[in-house]
Amino acid sequence: MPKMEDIAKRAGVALSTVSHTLSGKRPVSEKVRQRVYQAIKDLEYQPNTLARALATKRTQIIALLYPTSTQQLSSAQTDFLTSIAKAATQWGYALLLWTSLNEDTEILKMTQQGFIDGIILMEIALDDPRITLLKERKYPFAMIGHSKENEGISFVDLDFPYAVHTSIDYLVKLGHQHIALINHPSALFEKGIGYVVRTREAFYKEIHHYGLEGVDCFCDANAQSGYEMTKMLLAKYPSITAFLVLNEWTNGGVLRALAESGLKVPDDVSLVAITSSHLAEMTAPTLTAVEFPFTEMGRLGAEMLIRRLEGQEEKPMQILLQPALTVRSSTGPCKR
Amino acid sequence: MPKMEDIAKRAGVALSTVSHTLSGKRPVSEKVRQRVYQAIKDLEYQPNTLARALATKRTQIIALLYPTSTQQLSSAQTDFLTSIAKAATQWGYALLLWTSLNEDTEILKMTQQGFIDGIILMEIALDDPRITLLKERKYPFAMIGHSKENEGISFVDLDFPYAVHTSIDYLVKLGHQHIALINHPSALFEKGIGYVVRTREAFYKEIHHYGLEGVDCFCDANAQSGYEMTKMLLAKYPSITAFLVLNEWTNGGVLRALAESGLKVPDDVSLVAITSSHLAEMTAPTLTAVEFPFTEMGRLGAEMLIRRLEGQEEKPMQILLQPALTVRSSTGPCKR
DNA sequence: GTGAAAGCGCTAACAA
DNA sequence: TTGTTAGCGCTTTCAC
Repeated sequence: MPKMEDIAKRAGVALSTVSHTLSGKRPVSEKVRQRVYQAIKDLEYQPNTLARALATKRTQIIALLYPTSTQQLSSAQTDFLTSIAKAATQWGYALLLWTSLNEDTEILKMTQQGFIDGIILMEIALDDPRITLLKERKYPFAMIGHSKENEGISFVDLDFPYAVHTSIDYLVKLGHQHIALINHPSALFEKGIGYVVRTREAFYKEIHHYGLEGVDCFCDANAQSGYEMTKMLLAKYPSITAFLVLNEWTNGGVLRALAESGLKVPDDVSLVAITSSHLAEMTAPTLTAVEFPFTEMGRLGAEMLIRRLEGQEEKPMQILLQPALTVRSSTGPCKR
Repeated sequence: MPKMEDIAKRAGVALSTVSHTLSGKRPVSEKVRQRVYQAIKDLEYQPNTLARALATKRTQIIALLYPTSTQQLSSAQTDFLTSIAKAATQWGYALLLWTSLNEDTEILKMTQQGFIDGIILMEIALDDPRITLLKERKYPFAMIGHSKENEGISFVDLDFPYAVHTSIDYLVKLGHQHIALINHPSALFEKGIGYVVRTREAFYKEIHHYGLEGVDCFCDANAQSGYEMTKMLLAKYPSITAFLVLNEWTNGGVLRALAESGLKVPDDVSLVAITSSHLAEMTAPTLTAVEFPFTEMGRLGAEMLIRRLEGQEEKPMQILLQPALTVRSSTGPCKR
């Protein structure tokens, strides 16, 4: 494989001239430029990114710290992935996927090995040790999600409390008085993952605000758990007339449990989900849902980080997106 | 950030000794080893992967060439991603996600930039130009999927013809005589993506073999398209009693169209899907499905490549997985 | 068992 | 506008 030296020889110039022709970091005469590019073409030269990275200390690679806690990747996280990767590519960066069991320690290695210019964090806990670690080392990062204390950190997140508010408000207007929240697995709650905790808090806040009755439960990310939890809830609280489902992988199970219990959706029970439109339209009935712009979030997360890396952005950006409620066929007036 | 030289000084040894202590590539006395490790600890030294990579020409990074053709990543591809990333991590490799619009040319750059040890290809076409390119350069790669000509290439794939056979066979035994195949978008068929073409061929082969009637259609990856295609099929071929759905994002739409047409599943119409269990259990009724071990495939793909890179594997491995049919609630005897 | 020194392929400061 | 050269931080050959 040809190297810069080969180009220099063939073009009859110095090594550094080739380098500068390529980078444009200093003026090069038209003649020389031509000869250099000709040589590059002739030899099918490709600069060695590795060597460049060693010299510049920039790899043009960003990493996504990828949650392993979640057994099943939700469709949301998939959309993040795709859009982050695309945004990165557009900015000339590549995306490294990093899965690690004990992220807290591994994250340090990662930052020090010189391979990664910056990090995108997901599944942020209210007290996230990774944030402290990264801040201490002054390592560039951005978050999808946010913690309790976000001073000086760029993040984009969904405004879960707002989503809950919108949903409950809508259900209340339909006349519902007894609402159940189906949340993510308890493990995530115990880890203090932001959206799990915030959604739960917001739920009870709304319940109290409207003077309603409310229950919540945690639920594993599969249809079976959704089914079981719903059956359990219905047995224990027969007066429930509406469900708010945060954990999208349970949707199917919840609907099945309702059907088996002889409850028609939306005639007897209403259901609002927080999910992607794809999943909302997969079920029958289709689900009234708060639809978060996952794609936009991923893109924003990536761009925040990259802007920062490129020195374009000094002050941190903090964005909370407030998605609208899309009414489909799973909600209706409370008839009980 | 400390470098090897600092360790050497602190431990009172030569630079090369530190290197060899770390790599174990030549004997080091116990005393020296101790001193070196102590110094490493004291200084919190982390070897610079970049520098090592430049010297060894190995980065311990593999890349996944990530399909951009597909608008929506299917849950299958998500599972691939997760399991590939995990397997890579376990073997000490990191996974780079590579999205590119014109893969054919970009792929070359990638291989020559020295950043990537090997590539995993997905969404393989029967005549895939990337294969030729990679082979010419003798660049290490493995495939999830397979093309027409796979001589000397490692791959893991689902045995789609087998899956189709199993499904049709089952439907035939239930008495179904008129079956429709809902395939992926036509764009993928035109690109000659293996599973799209093979599934279609296998479908008609089985249809003829059993002397049935069959129709197929292509369908975009969303519920709405599934809905429309199903309506169209029902209008045109009222005698259809069973559907085989390859494109999993359409499931919901297909079911909705059936329900709206007054057809009960499985009493009036049966449905077999090729999908993950998560999606199969999301709908009501739950779907009888051929369930591919996506996770296993991803892992196998990664391991094939890494084994090759580590020099453990000389001859290519070629694996076709034959998944079983899981019967759920969407299939029943044909009553018409 | 250990050390010295020559790369790996590029960037960028310094000189001209 | 161009050339020379000293790094970037590690691996590895060669000599002791």
